Amino acid sequence: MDLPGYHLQQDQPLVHHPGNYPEDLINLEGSSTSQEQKTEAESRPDSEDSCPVCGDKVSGYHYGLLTCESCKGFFKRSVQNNKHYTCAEQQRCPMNLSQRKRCPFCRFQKCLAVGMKKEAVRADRMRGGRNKFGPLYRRDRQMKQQKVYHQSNTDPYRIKVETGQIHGPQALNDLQVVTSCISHPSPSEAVNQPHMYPSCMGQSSEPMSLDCTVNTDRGLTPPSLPYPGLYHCTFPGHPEEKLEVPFGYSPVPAPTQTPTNPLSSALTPNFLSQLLEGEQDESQLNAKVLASLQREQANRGKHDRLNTFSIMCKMADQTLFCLVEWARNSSLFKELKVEDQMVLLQSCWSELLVLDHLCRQVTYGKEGCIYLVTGQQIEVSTIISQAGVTLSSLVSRTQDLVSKLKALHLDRHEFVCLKYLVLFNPDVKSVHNRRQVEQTQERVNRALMEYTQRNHPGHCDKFGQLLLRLPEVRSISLQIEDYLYQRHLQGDLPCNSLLTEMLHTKHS
DNA sequence: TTAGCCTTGAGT
DNA sequence: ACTCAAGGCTAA
Repeated sequence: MDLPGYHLQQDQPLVHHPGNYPEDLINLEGSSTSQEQKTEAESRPDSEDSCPVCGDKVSGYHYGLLTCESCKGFFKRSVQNNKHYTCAEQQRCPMNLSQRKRCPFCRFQKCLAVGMKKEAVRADRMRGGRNKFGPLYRRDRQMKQQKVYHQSNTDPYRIKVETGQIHGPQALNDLQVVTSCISHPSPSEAVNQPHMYPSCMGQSSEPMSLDCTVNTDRGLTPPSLPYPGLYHCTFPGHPEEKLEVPFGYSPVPAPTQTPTNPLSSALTPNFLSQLLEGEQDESQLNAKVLASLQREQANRGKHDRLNTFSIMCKMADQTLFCLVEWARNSSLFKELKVEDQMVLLQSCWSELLVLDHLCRQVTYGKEGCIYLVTGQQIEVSTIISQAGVTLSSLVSRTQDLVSKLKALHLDRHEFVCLKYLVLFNPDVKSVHNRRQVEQTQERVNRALMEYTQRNHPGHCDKFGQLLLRLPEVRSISLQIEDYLYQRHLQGDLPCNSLLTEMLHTKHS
């Protein structure tokens, strides 16, 4: 079974086994049988009907958006009585049905983060009637209806995916599936759950395409990397293999790669295809990251398993590693002095991560789900209901951006151009050869403009619309850096990672 | 304090 | 007359 397909081709619901997961992120039982889970899953309201604050059943529009009755009441009381709560923890308490009462501070922050509006609470306490948000609710309803209509009419395959997979038992516990999927299966589990462990995963025979030699202590250290600071960290890989296949030079085309438009190929075909050449094949990336995480879990003791947040960090870390490799292998980037390469990467790494994530969602992500770099999916509502305030707002902002990019029909050519535009940023301080960076950026910019004009003549300003998304990418990436740095200071980030290295460089 | 249910009343 | 988001009430 090929990895990216293994999620999409399931006719049978996936069965998960209780994995190792932290109480603070996932508050779901792991001991129920698959039959019990099926019943729970079927009775569970889908993401459209769950409160964005706590995940409870939505009772209608309240103060700006669809929420449950209890969060409506809580928000009303808080605003009416001008409550000022304090958090006894780190202001990132999990927010779900069972824990929403624990921390009113975080609950109220979450209410605001998801978009509940204080101004919808009436100062005069007048009952009944309608307020100025009426049209907003109507628009929102229309949009939701259109979405349903569009999905059921244009994408029958999606229905199959949703009924067979997303709304199956997996929907009960997406994050748990992610963690348990990564946990090394016992032989009996592997036999009982063939869908969870595709034959291509977790096998040492799977060739890894990494330009690295193996460190004996559970990691890889790239031997010939030019930036000692940047590459000092280890990349988890095969413990006892020597891997010499470089990746990035001869990529296999991605399964959903857009066919080259003959119109565009007349214009800047060589340049754009040259840029596209360095793109990593998604299914290879999925397999590589998942296998690596499984190895990492397997190498750990039973009580030393990575928690969900650490797993996410590891995913980001490996993606980042691949992005750095991507840049290093790019012929345009190679033209720069090593010093300039370093400062550019140190400046834009988080933006590249965000762009990479966005492209993955636009290309593979299903409505309401986040497609991970491992090829696994998580329902957005699950994350929102279980994450703290900052993380929830980050997810929301990012999903909004995904929607905008989907509406623009961002394709791989345009995506790779955006990556180059972000990478070749002449405004980065301490760039030596600013002119060279500027010229490359202008060249990519021109290529993107010509490409969008050629391929989307009906879309009068796709080029401008794409560029207008970059400030939001930047803003999200800065928020992510801040968030990660805070968690790093609290000791939550796995150590010896490229991620922490990058965070340190920026904060030093 | 919470949260489920009730009452109200402008907009449709 | 009906709808549905406001605020109110009250048992737990």
